[in-house]
Amino acid sequence: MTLDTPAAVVLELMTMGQQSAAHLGDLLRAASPASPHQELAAEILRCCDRVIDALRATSGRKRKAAEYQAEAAPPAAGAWSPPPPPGPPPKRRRGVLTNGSGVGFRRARGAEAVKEVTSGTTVDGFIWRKYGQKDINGYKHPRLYYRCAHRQQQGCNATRRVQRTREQPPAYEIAYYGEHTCRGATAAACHQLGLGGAPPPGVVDFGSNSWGSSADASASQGGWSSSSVSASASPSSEAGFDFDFEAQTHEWKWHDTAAVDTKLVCAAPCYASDPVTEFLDGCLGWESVLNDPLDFTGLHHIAATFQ
DNA sequence: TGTATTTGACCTCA
DNA sequence: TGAGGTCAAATACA
Repeated sequence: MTLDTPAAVVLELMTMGQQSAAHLGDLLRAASPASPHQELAAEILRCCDRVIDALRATSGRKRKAAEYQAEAAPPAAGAWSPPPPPGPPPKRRRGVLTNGSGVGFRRARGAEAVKEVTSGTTVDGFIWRKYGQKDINGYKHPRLYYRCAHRQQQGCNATRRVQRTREQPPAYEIAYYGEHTCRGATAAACHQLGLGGAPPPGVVDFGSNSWGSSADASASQGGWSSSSVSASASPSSEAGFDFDFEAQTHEWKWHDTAAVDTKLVCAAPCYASDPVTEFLDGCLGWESVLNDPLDFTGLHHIAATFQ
């Protein structure tokens, strides 16, 4: 396996971690045969095993269309390129849209909207389904169009428009159209107001700010600020897990964005100044994982294995 | 195989 | 007429 994908990099690092954990177990055994810390090392080893298994299981997945498109991009000047494979037939539309024809609802441009600006996240407690994306003049990032996921079952007509600003740290202009008439509206509203008594998100704390420094480095590539880098397993529906890095606290926070209950994925003591920690410190080259911080496909699969 | 997402095409409005 | 908004076929994934 090559290291040209994030999953491959994670697999490589987890293998290193597995070896390191085994080594740690040996050290602990040698230092103190009856040490309860051995169980901790064994637990780390088990976690690594599960992650590696999960990653290997994902290696046979189909590739995204975007990856095919990337490959189909014109090669560098002078480079030979094979004849293009037969592409898919051009897309065609079945019906013709007219306003008020019943085919679809089209809101008037500049219609009444509740606008809100959030920093670093677009999560608002509702479950949204993405139905469109558009490049907008004057904006570096495309505008995303969402409608309530309960539109079909409950006829909820709420929609929202998400536009990432050019600000650093990243902020999102979110315009809401229509009101939620679905049953989840009340609970979500409470969630928004912090009234639901939701527990704090689980924390993935690697005890090192190497994530942060790497996020900084990668931010320039992907346009993300170091203050908050987020990748969702289901970024459009937002009914999944967010994996957020908070530069202020140097923590990666992994939380279920759809359900109120959150689960602790993994937590480890950090910044301890004992030989074990010193051993662990520097064993894992996590920096390279963040060469592409926005593609955590493999990591999210790993998360699923811990549920 | 069903469901969600992506993305090019098409429609409306300013 | 172009920009913005939406549709729906193609595609990805569980």
